Amino acid sequence: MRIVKEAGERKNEILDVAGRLFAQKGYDSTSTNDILEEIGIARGTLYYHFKSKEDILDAMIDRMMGQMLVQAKALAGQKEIPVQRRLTMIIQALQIRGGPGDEIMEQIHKPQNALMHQKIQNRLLTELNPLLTGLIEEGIAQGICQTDYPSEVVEMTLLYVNTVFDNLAVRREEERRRKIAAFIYNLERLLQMEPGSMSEAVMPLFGEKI
Amino acid sequence: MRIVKEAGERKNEILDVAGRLFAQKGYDSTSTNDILEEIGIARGTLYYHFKSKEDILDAMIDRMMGQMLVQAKALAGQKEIPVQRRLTMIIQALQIRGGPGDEIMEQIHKPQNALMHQKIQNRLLTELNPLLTGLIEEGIAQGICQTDYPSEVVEMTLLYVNTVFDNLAVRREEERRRKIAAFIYNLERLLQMEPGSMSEAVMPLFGEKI
DNA sequence: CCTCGCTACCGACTGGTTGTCGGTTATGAT
DNA sequence: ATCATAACCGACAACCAGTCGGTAGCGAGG
Repeated sequence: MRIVKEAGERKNEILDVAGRLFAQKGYDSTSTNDILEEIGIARGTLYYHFKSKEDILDAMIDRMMGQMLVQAKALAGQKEIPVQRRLTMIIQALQIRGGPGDEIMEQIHKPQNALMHQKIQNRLLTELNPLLTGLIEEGIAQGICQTDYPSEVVEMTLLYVNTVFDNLAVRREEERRRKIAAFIYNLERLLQMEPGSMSEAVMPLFGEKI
Repeated sequence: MRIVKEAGERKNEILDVAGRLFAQKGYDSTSTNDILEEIGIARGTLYYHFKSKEDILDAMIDRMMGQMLVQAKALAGQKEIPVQRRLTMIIQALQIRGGPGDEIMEQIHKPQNALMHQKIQNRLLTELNPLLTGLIEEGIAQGICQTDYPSEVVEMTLLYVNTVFDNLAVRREEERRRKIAAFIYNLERLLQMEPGSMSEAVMPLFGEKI
């Protein structure tokens, strides 16, 4: 009757289910009952592994960020690919996930999920920033771009991509095009690049998805 | 015993108290009981005037945004003041409020208040944007700055100010200076202004407050 | 001055929530 | 075989948002 698993395995099981439910229905409107009923465990078990519902959310985001960072680091290291392209690929990897955090991105921006969105955003801004800043510095060294404040440009860009482009699916085709063109235009200005030199690398971002 | 007030008056009373409590403890951890006990009304009364707790939040933000927009419009209209300065004054008015929404800004950025923060941010981005975009266009007409996408520059700027600078109080002095310098630097690049030409107008933002 | 209707108000109640706790069972080491 | 311990259980307490049938004050019209 009673199924016992090693703690790590059960934790992951909980995070899998919780992550999917949060993604489907939002964090607020997913009850702990929803989670434990779907897994088939008792309340006590859930709270044996996690100290609160928010703790589950945090652990889920931790796991997700870990996976993201591994991907991002792998991409960033491919020195044979041009900097611009690598940068784009990393941002792309953030949005169109293939892993367990996949549908999460779709739901994140409903008002229900404000907490989750904010937590993820903070983590992106702090943990992904150094990696991207490194890329920019590489670009500066190569004479591709120039700025005195690479980290802050990254901050601004991440923020923008993560809030404005998230809602992009909702918008009219015409407005989407404008936003994308504006983004490239502004990024080129922030990085003092040749007008048009970023387009090629960024455009694949908006090819089929979004 | 039973105190009866005109509906509008009671609504405002509720919004006053709710606003203060949301600001002090955050939206999530303020219960409807907290509100109605402090006012001294019954549950039914609260739900006679508002259809849900979130409805109270929305009404509060409505009222706040209304006041903000009035202020901002007044500032934006002062054609005798240089555009840069007006722009700065408006942003300043957003952060250091004198009205009832005063302490709200202080608490907004705790994770508890993610929902409130997001709602306010959306409203800022949609409702304040046209006003600021108008200012930028005025600056363009005057030859002070130049961009093909004034609205998107405003969007980027508002977003940045509203998330990065909110946490600024928490940071080390050294980092604050850097963030501010970077902000000016980036804004000048986005608007193609003479380096240093924005400093004078922006600096008052960070004089004593924040 | 009376009464009638409507607006504002009341508070008990419901259904659902998160988190706790004392007790129980499986597992693996001895 | 026994025993400590890690994993699990489920009843329970405390709380919370929202509902509803009923009530009191107020203003208008007789």
